Amino acid sequence: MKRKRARKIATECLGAATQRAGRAVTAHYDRAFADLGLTSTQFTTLTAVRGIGSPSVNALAESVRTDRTTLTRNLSLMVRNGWVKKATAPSDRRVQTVELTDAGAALLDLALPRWRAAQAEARTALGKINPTKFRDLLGRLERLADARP
Amino acid sequence: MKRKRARKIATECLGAATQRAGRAVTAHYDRAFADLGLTSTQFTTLTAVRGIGSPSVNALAESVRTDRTTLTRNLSLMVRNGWVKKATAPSDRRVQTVELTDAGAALLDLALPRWRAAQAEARTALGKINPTKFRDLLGRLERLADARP
DNA sequence: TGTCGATACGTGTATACGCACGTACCGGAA
DNA sequence: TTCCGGTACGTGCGTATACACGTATCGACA
Repeated sequence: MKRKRARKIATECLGAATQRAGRAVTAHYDRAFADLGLTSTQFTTLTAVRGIGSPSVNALAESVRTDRTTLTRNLSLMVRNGWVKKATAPSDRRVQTVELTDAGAALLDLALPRWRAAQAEARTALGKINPTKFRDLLGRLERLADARP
Repeated sequence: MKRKRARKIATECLGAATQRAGRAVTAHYDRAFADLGLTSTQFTTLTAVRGIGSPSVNALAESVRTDRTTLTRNLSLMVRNGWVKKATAPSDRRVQTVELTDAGAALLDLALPRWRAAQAEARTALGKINPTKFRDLLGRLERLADARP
């Protein structure tokens, strides 16, 4: 029966399940940062900028594993908000370095406790599985995009 | 040291990890359907429509667990492509029922083998963990969005 | 029968995402 | 020095996502 099979696919599809979880988790972290005017994507980007320290756009994109052009647009909002600034690298004028502003660093410090709380809730929701193990599973799926035509 | 901690957050954050995996998995399934002019989201929606059978917009949105307004816009593309059509329910003129067209059903049949192949690859990527168990973990995260203010 | 809260849906606006394409710049070879 | 392939980045376009708000309709109650 076709209908039965279709319903089975809906619950079985690893892609759909991962996306649904992704949307829910995004909303969860977004709520944690909402009153700071910060999104989870922006938080991730800020931590990457601070972690690397004035990366190029390409290096930052690779770090957060998004398309370079997506990052460009996300950064433009963050520049507009005064959290980061771009500068042309003196050694190679093709390169734009991304730097955290004081306001960005302050915001990140405000956001960190919220992140810890949201992260703790997510860990609790996962139950007794080791979070590291779970991230390993996600990492396996992530590599589906790598070695492909 | 702040930089060290920031780098730790980037790898540790369950939200970021889930989103990265979601993007990669989406790309994986999208590739499988690409030459049909179909996206993974649209495939999921089509299977839900067939599984339920002429659902209302609200029922369909709940089934695929996206915001109702998001579904409205996604459906408009699928209506434009001739895969589904909307009709006002006779019993309640507020309700729009979503119906699969013949073209939509035919497309879905073409897409099914591609889905099975992509699904098999995803399962392989996961390694030896039980896919049902993995989906259960994703479901736990999904419920983070539920019982909240 | 008219009113009014509740329900079902669409639209305006904004972020997030990525492919295709174009531009500026770099460095080595002719 | 000029040319040319490669590199770093931005923009145009289209899809996906969701909140705030508005509109049409329904059903129950005065």
